[in-house]
Amino acid sequence: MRVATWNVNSVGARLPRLLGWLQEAAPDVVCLQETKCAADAFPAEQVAELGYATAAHGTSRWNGVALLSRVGLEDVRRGLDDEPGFPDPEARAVGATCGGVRLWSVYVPNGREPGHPHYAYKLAWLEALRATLAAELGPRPLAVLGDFNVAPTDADVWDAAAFAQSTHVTPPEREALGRLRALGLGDVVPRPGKGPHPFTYWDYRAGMFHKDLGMRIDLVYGDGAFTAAVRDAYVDREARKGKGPSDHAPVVVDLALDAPLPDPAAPPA
DNA sequence: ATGTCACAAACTTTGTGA
Repeated sequence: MRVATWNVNSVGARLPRLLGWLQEAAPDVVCLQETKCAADAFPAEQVAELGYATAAHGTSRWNGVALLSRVGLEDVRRGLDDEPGFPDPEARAVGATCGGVRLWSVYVPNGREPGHPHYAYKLAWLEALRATLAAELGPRPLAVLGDFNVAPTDADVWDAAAFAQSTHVTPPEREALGRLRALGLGDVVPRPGKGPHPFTYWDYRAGMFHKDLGMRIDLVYGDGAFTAAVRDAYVDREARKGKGPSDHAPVVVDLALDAPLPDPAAPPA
């Protein structure tokens, strides 16, 4: 099974590229963020022509998430348990069971700057995510994928010194990711598309993509059953190129859910 | 150059958010 996550920065503006990418990459499930699209305005018919069912959660202007699946889409949930708002809850999380795997597509609040009310909202939102996922852990493999707006380590930004006094790298944000890992979730780090860094986001401005001055903020956190099934993970840097791209690249994960897990105690064949 | 986008309101430009 192939699972992907992509912040498309408006599904309306990106629809031709999204449809082309679905055909080219052929994922079984895609987690989308920043769809900027009301649920009833989502281009579900167009993706259905490619075989995907849609679970969308959104409003017209900001935020918005969706799950597209061609391997089933069951037990859909929109929003988190006790989800905080700014001031009202926003469309930042949708979960569903696809092909026997419990998946969440999330768009974590940006935070704007440390000390800003939006930063406190970001931390509260991450705690609500933790609590929601904790209650769902169980026999099914589970993963949460999306734009976390947090770089897990200094190696996940082009220049750690450039981020002094900035969000995305502060200890409280990273500790919030640590509390997700403390649930037993592992960070599925993708292969880079080019160069040494598996960056997933590059600012539109100042030729940042061309200079590979990016960040790894689009993350895949999976439980033990999910991470044990991972056979490959990569950043699709090609999707960031050319005319009219999103500022994020997709992260693609290949799973072998049906294959027997390697037995570490087995002697070499 | 705080350099690019996308969206929507109230217009052909500006505010907001990233």
